[in-house]
Amino acid sequence: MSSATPPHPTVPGRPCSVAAALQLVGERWSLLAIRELFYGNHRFEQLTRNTGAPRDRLAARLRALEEAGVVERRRYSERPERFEYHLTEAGRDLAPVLWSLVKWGDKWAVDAKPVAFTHQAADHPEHEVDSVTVCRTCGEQVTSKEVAISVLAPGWARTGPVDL
Amino acid sequence: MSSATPPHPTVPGRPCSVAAALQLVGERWSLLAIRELFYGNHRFEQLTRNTGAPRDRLAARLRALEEAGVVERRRYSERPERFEYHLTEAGRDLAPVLWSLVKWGDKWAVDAKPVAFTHQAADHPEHEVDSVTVCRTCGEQVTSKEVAISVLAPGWARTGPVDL
DNA sequence: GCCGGTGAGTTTGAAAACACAACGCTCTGG
DNA sequence: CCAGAGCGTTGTGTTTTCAAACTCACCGGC
Repeated sequence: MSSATPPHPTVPGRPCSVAAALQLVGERWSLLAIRELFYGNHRFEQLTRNTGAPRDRLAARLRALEEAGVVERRRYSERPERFEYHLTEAGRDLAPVLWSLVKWGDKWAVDAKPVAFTHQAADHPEHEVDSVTVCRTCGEQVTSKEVAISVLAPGWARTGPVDL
Repeated sequence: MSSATPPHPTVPGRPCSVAAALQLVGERWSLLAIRELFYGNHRFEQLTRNTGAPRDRLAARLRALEEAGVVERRRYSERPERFEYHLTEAGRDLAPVLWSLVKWGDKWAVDAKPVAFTHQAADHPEHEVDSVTVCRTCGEQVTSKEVAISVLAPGWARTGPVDL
């Protein structure tokens, strides 16, 4: 993977990709900054205005995200030094996380949908994006009842730590 | 929509379902507690052990999640009063968020996958779940290039606030 | 040359959130 | 009667977070 990828920090509790992911992008303001980058807003000023984050917090988050390899800083002015922020491949891979949060938020966290997304591709008619998470293999939405969990990390089971 | 749903708090910055969703489930430990509930661990002791959260933080989060209508408390013992925590419909609807975080974390935040999920349904052979977020209408994975954003909230455009 | 304005942060001091350990309370098993 | 499990709560410091002010460097008029 990219050369920027740092050693992964250990997480408290159960070894888990969710915990590891949240360690990198789960702090307050991080995902909102990433949202703005997806929207095509790359300047610090826009990020503060549109997320509402305090400037110092945003600066700290952007540095952490850069270190995590999620965001890339590009200089667009030499003097004074000015940077824009862009998503790396890892950052762009967060799209499904945002899609699912939008979907959930639309249903459970807001009264009226504040933003809509239109899918416009050459080969089919325009339509609103209605995102859904499915299993690629069988093409179906997966309900938790049909899923068996295999804990691969040693010392842990579904219910918690096991004595070795 | 459940009767428990409280009035939605306003978010800083752009009106946005992502921000609204994170307001409810974005605090530290919340999603990890929800993960454990998906795993079928419902007791306070398990939640602390498996998430690594401090007991007081976990207690605070569970109360906030209950208030947000994501988690439900069930008494399983009268004396002493003891509760288990279960997901509501809103909570179960967070599955796609967790799937996408697992997927991203597996790829970008851990060295080796700590947990695997096997899909076992009556009508087809067992296989590992490989989650992917698609558009329900056209069935395709949606890349941000093909998506147009329509900001419905008054006073806001894609690039930020507009003067009225 | 001076004046206000913009962009990108950094600094500051008070307020909130956090972590950790210890405690209390109630039952259960020996 | 004592030990222990289970579930939080409380008390005590330590970190984060916040909002506002400040810095630094340029730009564009006039």
